[in-house]
Amino acid sequence: MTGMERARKHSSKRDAILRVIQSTVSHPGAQWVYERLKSAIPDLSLGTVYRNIKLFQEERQVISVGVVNGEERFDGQTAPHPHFVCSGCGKIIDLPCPEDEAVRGMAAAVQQDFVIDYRKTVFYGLCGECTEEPTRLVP
Amino acid sequence: MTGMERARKHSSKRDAILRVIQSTVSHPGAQWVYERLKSAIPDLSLGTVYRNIKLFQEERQVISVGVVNGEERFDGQTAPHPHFVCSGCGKIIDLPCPEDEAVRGMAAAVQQDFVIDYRKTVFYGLCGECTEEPTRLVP
DNA sequence: TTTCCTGCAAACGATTTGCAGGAAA
DNA sequence: TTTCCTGCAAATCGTTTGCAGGAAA
Repeated sequence: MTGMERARKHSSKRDAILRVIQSTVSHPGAQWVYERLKSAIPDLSLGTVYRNIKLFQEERQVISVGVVNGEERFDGQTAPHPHFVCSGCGKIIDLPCPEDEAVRGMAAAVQQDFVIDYRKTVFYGLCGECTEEPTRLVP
Repeated sequence: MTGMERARKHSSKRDAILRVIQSTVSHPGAQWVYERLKSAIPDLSLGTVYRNIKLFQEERQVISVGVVNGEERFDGQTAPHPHFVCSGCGKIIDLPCPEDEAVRGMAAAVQQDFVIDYRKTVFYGLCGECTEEPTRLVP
């Protein structure tokens, strides 16, 4: 058994946080979500953002794309799909190509040995802008 | 141009650190490498481990598998291959299935839009031991 | 010599957490 | 009421960094 989950009460801040994450394609970190909301919710605290994101992850309403430059980045679209991370600017982009047969097949193979509940495919490289102008060292 | 790389001098500690990472399948973190070496190299410091791992990553002698429980984990086998991460115990396992056509095909597609220099496929779930005895909450 | 490497310890920065007051059930 | 939620600020903890001495070239 998984144990007794604590009852969940309604919270408008929680709703707002989830809404922000779900309504952007920027794959934000906690700080970004906080800054995005603090003008509308002046008494919001960063700790609350962290606490709620953790809840969303447990409920699989939000997934982690990974840690980029030391900061964990999230995605409100939880269906498995590949991501591209730009090593130059840290941008994260949803890849147009569907997470195909291939990876699903792989998942099937792996499931013979392990219980899988989540998978991730991430490509790293430079985005269009950073290819032209890599990381701008000297202004 | 990428700029002038600084000359690299020989260092027995650096060699030892790389050797440890390359000769284990545990996908260790910096701390593990440090503890593994400190009996043989009593004056080794954790900072040196971090500094050298960063060098190895730049030279692609070591890659990052990702952050598990807040700690970055590394792999001395740099050819792209999928990993399994156990959410129960944090163990990382190389998956037997070759990183197949599928993902390579996906990479090819992505390369039309981006410069890719690295890719990652990770499955999350519970390993055999943790399936039977999940995370042992109460001893 | 000059340049790189390292121990040490302080600094950093993202995330977590204890506490006390407030809101939801 | 009771339980959950949150602001606040302190605490954590993995990782980075400045400095001075030592090793490699």
